Amino acid sequence: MDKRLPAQRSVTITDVARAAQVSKATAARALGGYGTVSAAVRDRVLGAAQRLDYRPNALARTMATGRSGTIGVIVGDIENPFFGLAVRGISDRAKQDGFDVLLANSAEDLATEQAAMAVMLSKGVDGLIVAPSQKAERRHLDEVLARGRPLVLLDRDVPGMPVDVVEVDGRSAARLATELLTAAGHRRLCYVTASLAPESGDPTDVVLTSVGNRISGYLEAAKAAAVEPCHAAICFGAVTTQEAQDLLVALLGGPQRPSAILASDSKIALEVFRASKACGLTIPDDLSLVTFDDADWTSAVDPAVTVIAQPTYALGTAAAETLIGRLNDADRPIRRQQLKASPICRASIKRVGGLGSSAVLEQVSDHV
Amino acid sequence: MDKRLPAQRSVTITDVARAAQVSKATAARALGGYGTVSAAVRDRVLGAAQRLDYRPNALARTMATGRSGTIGVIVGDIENPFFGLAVRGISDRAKQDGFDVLLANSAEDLATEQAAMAVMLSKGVDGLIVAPSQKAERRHLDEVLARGRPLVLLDRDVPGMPVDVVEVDGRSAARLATELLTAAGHRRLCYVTASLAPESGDPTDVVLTSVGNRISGYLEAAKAAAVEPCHAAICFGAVTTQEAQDLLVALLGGPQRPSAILASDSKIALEVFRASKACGLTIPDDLSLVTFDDADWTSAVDPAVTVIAQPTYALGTAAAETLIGRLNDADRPIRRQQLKASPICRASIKRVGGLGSSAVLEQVSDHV
DNA sequence: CCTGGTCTTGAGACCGGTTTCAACAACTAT
DNA sequence: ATAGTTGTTGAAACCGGTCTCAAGACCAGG
Repeated sequence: MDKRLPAQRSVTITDVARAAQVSKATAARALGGYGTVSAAVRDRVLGAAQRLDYRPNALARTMATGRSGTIGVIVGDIENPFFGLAVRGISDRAKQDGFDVLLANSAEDLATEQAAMAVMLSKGVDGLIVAPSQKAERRHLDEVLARGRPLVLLDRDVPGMPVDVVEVDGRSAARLATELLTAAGHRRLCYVTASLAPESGDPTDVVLTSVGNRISGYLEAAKAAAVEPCHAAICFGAVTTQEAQDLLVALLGGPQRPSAILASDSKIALEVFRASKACGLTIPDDLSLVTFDDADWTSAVDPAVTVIAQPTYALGTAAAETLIGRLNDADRPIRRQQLKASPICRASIKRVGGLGSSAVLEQVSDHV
Repeated sequence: MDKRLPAQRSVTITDVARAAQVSKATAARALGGYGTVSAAVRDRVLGAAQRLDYRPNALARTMATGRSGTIGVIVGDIENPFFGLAVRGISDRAKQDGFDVLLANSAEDLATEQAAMAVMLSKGVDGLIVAPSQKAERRHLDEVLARGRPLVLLDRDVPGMPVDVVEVDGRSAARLATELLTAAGHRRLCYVTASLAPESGDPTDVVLTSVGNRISGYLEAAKAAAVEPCHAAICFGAVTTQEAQDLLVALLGGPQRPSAILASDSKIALEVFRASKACGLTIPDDLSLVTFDDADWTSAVDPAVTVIAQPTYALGTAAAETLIGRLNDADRPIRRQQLKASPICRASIKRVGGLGSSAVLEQVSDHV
């Protein structure tokens, strides 16, 4: 015996048609608001629908029309407030145009991302917004396009893909962040990221373009400020909380410890906070800190953290808007949007050394 | 001219059948692994499917079978790490049984919740996991049941509803938290929540049972510790960050300021941190703090915050498991699961007054 | 009164799967 | 040789909508 609840047959358009004594086609026209229906018949159909509490079956509609009114979204980590906020931006904007959102988590894993994508395609999403887990593998993304579904890349680019991209100008953002530090006199810096060290040896060649861009900006600014290359360090591999912690404790406990850290995201900044406490260091007296993302806690802690705020919510709305635009016009030219990040100076950077040029500081404040 | 990309017809089972020179029915049997198919034919069909890169259309399957392999999840705020983690628990558990997850945000708004629910039903979810935005209105929830779709309530109950519930034992949790405070000698407490003050006047009658339970536990424990009723205050309405801030500044700046605060969630605890800084108060010297939810920042800040950790991820997995169980057996008895929260003592509580009974502390440490 | 156009409506195909049912083949038991 | 299984297959209905096409009603113009 099957113990499953028999999903009772709900009211269909055929039921409504019968109740209103018209054909299925006419009922569909009246309810769908297309074609022509006489006022009398329309009222009869609408009345019957109301009376029977008719709810159209979205699946059947999708099967017939090929459009589902659903946008698929795949991000690396829903728990991450960055993506949380971006997803809300997407949802809010999508809702404006009557789209629903189907959300999946790739856990920053390629196979999971591919599987999620397959599921979404098979569920008939009209288009996809994806924050790809890495830039190298693009076959599954190409396939989305091949199936005629538009795709928008969120926060991370896949070089060479002919698709719309909505990202943050991470290079300028990192340059800005670095200048904040060098202008305060710091000459021993370290950029800390969860990304793994690229095999190619080129630090900007990490799997995420967002991180790569930031590293570019960081190195550029360090060079421009004549920071010795060996003192513009990069610390890769702070993947899990524990790994980040171990890594940071080693870094901060070591003999060559940096005087300032650039955290690639707010999760890492939090670990910097934790690690500096563990090492008996005080921020900003012993260690200066800047991070990307204006996470809620950064302004509440002591000292409040100087951050490069990313337009996260706007990133989401822009991505949704771009996708919807392309849904309505497949021929529009491809757009690569780079939103600007903005620094929020708080109290986690300390001026060190004797004479820091204030030129850069002015330049920064100009920018704000 | 329609500028929309013509979603190219993908490979259907009919194409595969034709390529393998069998009927649609046989192809379906071979691909679906049901019925009987001769080995030779099966190989031919599978080969053709492989060659054509056939992907079954989940929508069509759902239409035919009535089951979608999808679980709908509606929470109040995806951005909130609490729900973020719970959703991951749900996703992970659901994936184990081959279910996908459709996620929606109610923004703690009833109308949005109802709309999301309608969308999900019309998209054919097999069942729903919902954190209802309030306990009073249950018509839309009843309707889910009436449509034969199982429903599991997450974190929040709707009294009187005949459904499975997975929640935290908030009453004991709050009792524990309060005891931590009273045992340290605190006699002027304040519970701060985002919920609005109930119209009935009964403080436990807030719209969220989760909060109501906590308040019950708080009042119980305060009474048991002989805290004067007027000093077991409750501060409602810290809805937005700004409102929370204003409210807390008024509370902490006032003449009757409490010596200890119980924050209803980690967002509020963060505002307590911020507000105490604004008021020039030091935690824990001037103000003790306990909060629910072991948010990541609580252990990194200074002082680290004593929290009542909720089994958030487990809440998610339990909810998914419960739903899947009921999907397989509609007749199983209704279960109301109450997971236990556990205190994590850190450094945000200071012992005050002369003689705090240590009996309760022992009791607490027994519990840990 | 006949012709042509517009309005309104119903029959039926279609989307892409699943599933029932009957037909037929091969094989076993009588 | 005949009846009864069992195994394999295809035709067609079905899920619940949309949409094309043709037919009938009705009207105005010639």
